[in-house]
This record gives sequence, C-alpha cells and structure tokens, in this order.
Amino acid sequence: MDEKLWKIGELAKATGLTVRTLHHYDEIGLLVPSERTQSGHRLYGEADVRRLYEIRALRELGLPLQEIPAALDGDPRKTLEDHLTRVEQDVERARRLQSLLQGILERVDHASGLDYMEAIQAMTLLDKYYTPEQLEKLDTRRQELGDAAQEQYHRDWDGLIATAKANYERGTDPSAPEMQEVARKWRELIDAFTQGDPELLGSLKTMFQEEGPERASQGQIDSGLMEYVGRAISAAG
Amino acid sequence: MDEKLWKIGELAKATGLTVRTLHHYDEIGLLVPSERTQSGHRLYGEADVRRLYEIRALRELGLPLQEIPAALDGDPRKTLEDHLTRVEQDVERARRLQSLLQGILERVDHASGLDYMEAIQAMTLLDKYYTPEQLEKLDTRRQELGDAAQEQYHRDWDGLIATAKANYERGTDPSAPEMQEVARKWRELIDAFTQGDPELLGSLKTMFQEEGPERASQGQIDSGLMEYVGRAISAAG
DNA sequence: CTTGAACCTCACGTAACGTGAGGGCCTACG
DNA sequence: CGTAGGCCCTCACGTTACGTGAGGTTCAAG
Repeated sequence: MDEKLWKIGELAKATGLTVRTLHHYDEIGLLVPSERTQSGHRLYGEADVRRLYEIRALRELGLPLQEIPAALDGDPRKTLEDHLTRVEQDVERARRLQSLLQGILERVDHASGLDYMEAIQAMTLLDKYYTPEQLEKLDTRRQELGDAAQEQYHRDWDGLIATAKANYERGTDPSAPEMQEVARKWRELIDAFTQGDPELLGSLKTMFQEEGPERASQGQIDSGLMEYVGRAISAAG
Repeated sequence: MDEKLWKIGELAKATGLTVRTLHHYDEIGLLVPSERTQSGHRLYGEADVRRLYEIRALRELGLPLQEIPAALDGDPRKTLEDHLTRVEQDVERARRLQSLLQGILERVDHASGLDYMEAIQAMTLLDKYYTPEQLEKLDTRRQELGDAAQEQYHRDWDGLIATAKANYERGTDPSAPEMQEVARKWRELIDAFTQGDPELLGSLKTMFQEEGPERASQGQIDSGLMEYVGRAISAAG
C-alpha cells in the first residue's frame, strides 16, 4: 500500500506550524521531506509526519532545535533532565528579578524624595551583594525602624557624610578629635542597622569596597573621601 | 573647570562592560560620546558616564535597549511596571514548564512501558487543556486508583478501542447491540475517571474534538473511528 | 623613532523563524 | 484548451545584543 504523501501546506495546517517553519526545518536538516515532486515541491511521508509531531512536542517544551535530533535518536532522558535544570534556573532568575522590581517600585512609593535611578541602583546593589535571607533581615530592620525613624536615619547619614567631606577637604587629620567623632558616629549608624550581625556587616563592607570606585565616578561618594573615613575609623581603633 | 574625559577602554573597565558594547550603544544612538579626538577616538564626558551607569542599571533589570531611552528621559514608572508584568509572565511560563517537565520525567519513571514521546505528548496535551486545579483533580483520581488499577484502566481502554475499531471496519451499524455495549462501557470508563465532574468532562471533550484529527494523522486514533464511536454513543441516548 | 597597546571601521555569526520579492506549478472553471 | 487564482519554489533581509575577528590607524612610553 502506498502511503499518503503530504504537501507542505497541508502539513502546516494540520500541525499548526507555518510553511516557513517547515522550510526552516528542512534547511537545517531537522526534517527533510523524504520525497519531492518533479518540479521540486516537497512531499512528506508518514514517517516524516510522525517525526514532525515529535519535533513539535519537544519544541513546545522549549527545547532548542539543535538538541532535538539527539533527543529523538538517542536517549531523551538526559536531554529532558538537562532542560529541566535550565528551566529551573530560568524560574529562579525570573523570580529574583520580579522581587527586585517589586522592591524598587515599592521603595519609590514609600520613600519620599527618592528618585527612580537611585532606587534602581540601590536595589540592584543590594540584590547583588546580599543573599535573599539577608535581604529579609534588612527588610525587617527597616520595618522595625518605621518610616519616620528611617528618614531620620537617612538625614543622619547625609549630615555625617557632609561633615566628613568638609573635614576631608579642609585637610583635617583623620586622627583629629572632630574626625574621631565622625568615625564613632559612622560605626554607630552601621551597628544600629546591622545590629551586630557579622554577615550583614561583611556584605556591607564588600559592597563598599567593590562599588566605592564606581559610585565615586558617579559623583555620589568620592573615593578619596571613602578612604579618608576608613583611615579615621582605623585610627579610632 | 574642564571635566574629566574618558577613553572608551577606561570606561569599559570601570563599568565592567566591553568596548564592543559601548560601540554598539553608540551605533544605535543609545549613548553617543559627546566628543571625539581629531583622529576619531571616542571621548566620554561626565554626563555620558552618568548616563551609562543608568543604562547599565536598567539593563541589569532586563530592560530591552529600545525601552531605555524612554525610561531615562520620560517616566520610568510605567516602563518599570510594564517590565514587571512581563517578568511575572516569564515566571509563570517557566514554572508551568518546570512542572510539566517534572511530570513527564516522573511519569516515565513510574508507568511501565510508557515511552518518552508518548509521555511528552500526553502531558503537553493535558497541560494545554486543563487548568492547574483540574490537573490536580486528575492526579488525585490517579492516586486513588493506584498503580494496578491504573494499568487495568489502560487495558480496558485498549480493549474497548480495539473492539470499536473492529466493528467500525466491519461496518457494524452504530446502533447495533454490540456497539451499544461498547458505547455503554465507553461512557462508564469516562465517568469512572471524571466521577461526574462536569468541568473535567468538558475539557476532555474539547481535547478529543480538537486533537482528534491530529492524533488521527499520527495513526493513534482514526478520526473516522472517533466519529463512529460518537454516533454509537448518541444512539445510546 | 620605534614598538606594543589601544583605538578605529567594517562585517559576519548567533536562534528561530517572519516577511516580502520575484517567479514557476496546478487545477478548476469557462 | 487557455487562464486565473492559489499553492509552491528559492533567495535574502530583519529581528536582539552584542562576540569575534580582519585589517588598518593612533597613542604613549622607551
């Protein structure tokens, strides 16, 4: 019995794919029709059709076309397991990004006078240097502080940085009493926030050290100033 | 005071981007250096540098380059909200795919004699036509049935389809007693599985109707046979 | 003045097709 | 039996965000 031969348009309609897609699969050798008419029209046999359904099924799972031949000819198990791993990573990435974006929008809503770029850069930094658990801790701290206390906290920082900057530009010695005062308050503010949690403190340090120069180039904190404060803190023991 | 001008290599190192990336941003007009040397070397001013940090921040959120100018010049709020929506959809898709893949691997492990392509096609179909809640119901049914009963169930279906097919090919009238018997058992099996849940039954019907012709072309169930059984069931009232 | 590093401009490759352009083939209708 | 509309063919460029050379110029230090 001579099997039914499908023309490309028929097959496209039957599978819900497009003619162009079948052309593409032919081009890359994924599904080459087993026959052609004299004039060059593609003719797909029943084996071709079965293979196409399998290809489509694997594609719907998000498998790259490249990996489909191996899955069809060899052992699909490993291909599927590897793919699952990839998908799990996708989920993780997307979820992390989601909470990051939510955090940014929320923060801009609730913090007065915070502009978007600041919020984005701050959150992105936090996301890069803290684990999700640490972030949760930070969030708890923030909630414990309350809105009013938070703004006070920011004002304290602003004032402290301004004072430090003034001393820095004036050339005050880091071990001078006025800078020792700054160093003490600086540590107090950090302690108040991290509440002595060594991991939080560690992440904070890493962040300052690695991002310092970059933030400097944005004009936010001068890297010389950073170093100057560091010396003052060291001098304070 | 004349601002510091950055050469492309310096800027690349400072931001962790590549020179090629900066070339690209220049090409598409996202970040055009405000100056060039006589010889054509790019020179980035401080405003350029600030803009680049903002671009990088938005890129790290996964924003397409196309949308970044709007976010920088106009209102970032809407851009970010739209992006969040996209990301939420990504999470959904990836999670759905994840559980689909897990289901396939699990099923191949536990069901004897089920090959991968069958499992994939079956699961993909289920995923397409049932809501997650319905799938949970189905899973509950399966667990209630137990392994042995499940295999019995499959054998029942196989036998029933074989009988129906024989009658179909023999040209038996759909209202003949032997086909009425088949129709009765057919409904019994479906009822046993859906346990009278009208939603489950609805999804099952939709699936059969829409996928019937396709499965037919795979040689699994003949579309003529499907219709024939349908007539028998109608005749049975 | 000479290198070696850094810079420049093309320009092709990536994944999986979408979307025409320009031109044969096929079949039903008149 | 001719033709018109539909289906088919083969290029070939566009999409995203760059990576990766190729081939040639410029800069900065010795």
